[in-house]
Amino acid sequence: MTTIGIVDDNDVLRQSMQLLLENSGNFQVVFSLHDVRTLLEQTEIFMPRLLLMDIDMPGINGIEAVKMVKKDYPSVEVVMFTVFEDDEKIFRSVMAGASGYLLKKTPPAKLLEALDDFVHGGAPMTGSIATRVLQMFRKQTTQTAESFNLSPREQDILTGITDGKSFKIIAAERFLSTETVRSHVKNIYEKLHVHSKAEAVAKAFREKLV
Amino acid sequence: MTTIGIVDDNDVLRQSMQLLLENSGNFQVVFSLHDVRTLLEQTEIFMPRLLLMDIDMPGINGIEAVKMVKKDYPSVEVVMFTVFEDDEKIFRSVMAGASGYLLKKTPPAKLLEALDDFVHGGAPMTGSIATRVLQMFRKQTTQTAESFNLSPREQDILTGITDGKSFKIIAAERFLSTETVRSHVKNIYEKLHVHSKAEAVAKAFREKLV
DNA sequence: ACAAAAACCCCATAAACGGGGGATTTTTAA
DNA sequence: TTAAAAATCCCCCGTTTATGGGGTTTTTGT
Repeated sequence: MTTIGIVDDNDVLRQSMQLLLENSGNFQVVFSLHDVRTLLEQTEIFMPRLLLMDIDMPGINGIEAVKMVKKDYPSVEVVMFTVFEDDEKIFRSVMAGASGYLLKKTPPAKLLEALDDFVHGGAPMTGSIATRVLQMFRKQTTQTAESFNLSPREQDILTGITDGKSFKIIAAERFLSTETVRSHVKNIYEKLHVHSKAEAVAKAFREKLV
Repeated sequence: MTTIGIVDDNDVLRQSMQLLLENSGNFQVVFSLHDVRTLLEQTEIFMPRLLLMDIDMPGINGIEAVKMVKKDYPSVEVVMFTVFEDDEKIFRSVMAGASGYLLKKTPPAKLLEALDDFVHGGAPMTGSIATRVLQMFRKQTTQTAESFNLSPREQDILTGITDGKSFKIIAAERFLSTETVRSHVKNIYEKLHVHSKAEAVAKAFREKLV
């Protein structure tokens, strides 16, 4: 009998998940939370073997929650349970210490099977997630020159931004008007799909643009 | 019906694998080789969707073989099928371009299931392999800096900043006043020796704080 | 030759940020 | 037990960004 805690702000889904797990006969749901606020206390008290964690939640998100839990209770295994299927979320979840990643769209039978897999020493994840992990894994070690087709000038200005410089400074260094820099920045933001310097810097690093 | 080629120097095992696959009704074994010598020719002729590849073989080993095949026929998916469970082999297989990794000790039913998984877009691998991949994946990006002694809250808020969130959003997510967040941010800036969000994000990434 | 892309410049407004002061309460560790 | 660190909250003020719009002049590729 594997003890398990569930954290998900979707009450309906959380409860049906609980039923599914309990009726399987292999799991005992020791707590079922709507948000992360009391997670650490509950974990302290019940010490579940496994945590089923949603990602998108009010307050602290699931990825942050994983970090918190793994820091204090490294023996508790966390499996992400989410609708998100994008590399970014998967990557960060794994980095945060998640032991598995399951999609909410997965049929119940497959979910139970995956969690049983976990109990027997495996990492629960669907085939599509495993594929992405492999791809990212490859990308990590090789190089990722994902092209956002930034022009040389834009690339140059982006570097200025990642160096923490203000538009004014960037402009002065290049003998440009700050307005020109602002125009370039607007274009950079569009190409990177971001809306602030901080986001641009983050994206630049994550995509290894700088 | 998925076409598949098998390469394995263990004749008995290779033939029983062939039987297993063909009797499942989902696979058609288009060739079955004892070694890598004629692999490229056979691949050229039959263009199997999938290759089941042993690692330890006389002559060219399985990992080298993967590289060769993927170089000339990148659309052919290769699944390693081996007794080895060590990180080194898994790592090198993935790097060579393998799409999956199955252990010979896996029960036949599970093998078929995993390969069916592959046909439906997943990466065939057992739970234990997935676990190792995750671990290696994590190791790739080993963080080595805790030297700025950010408090947990500060670390948490810094993550919010690297996610491109405004102070207002960060505060709301954590049920805090924006003023509190601003205070924390001031302290973060002091500890990191920076003076803006963009700089903080850059430093966080460069020092692998996030 | 000509269209498209890149690079350049300007204005106005609202929101967000950075830096400067404070303060109290709770937690942690010596 | 007590001092330090962390976490919480507040005000002011000037600067910087973000966003919306509007342009002109080089390059560059076909």
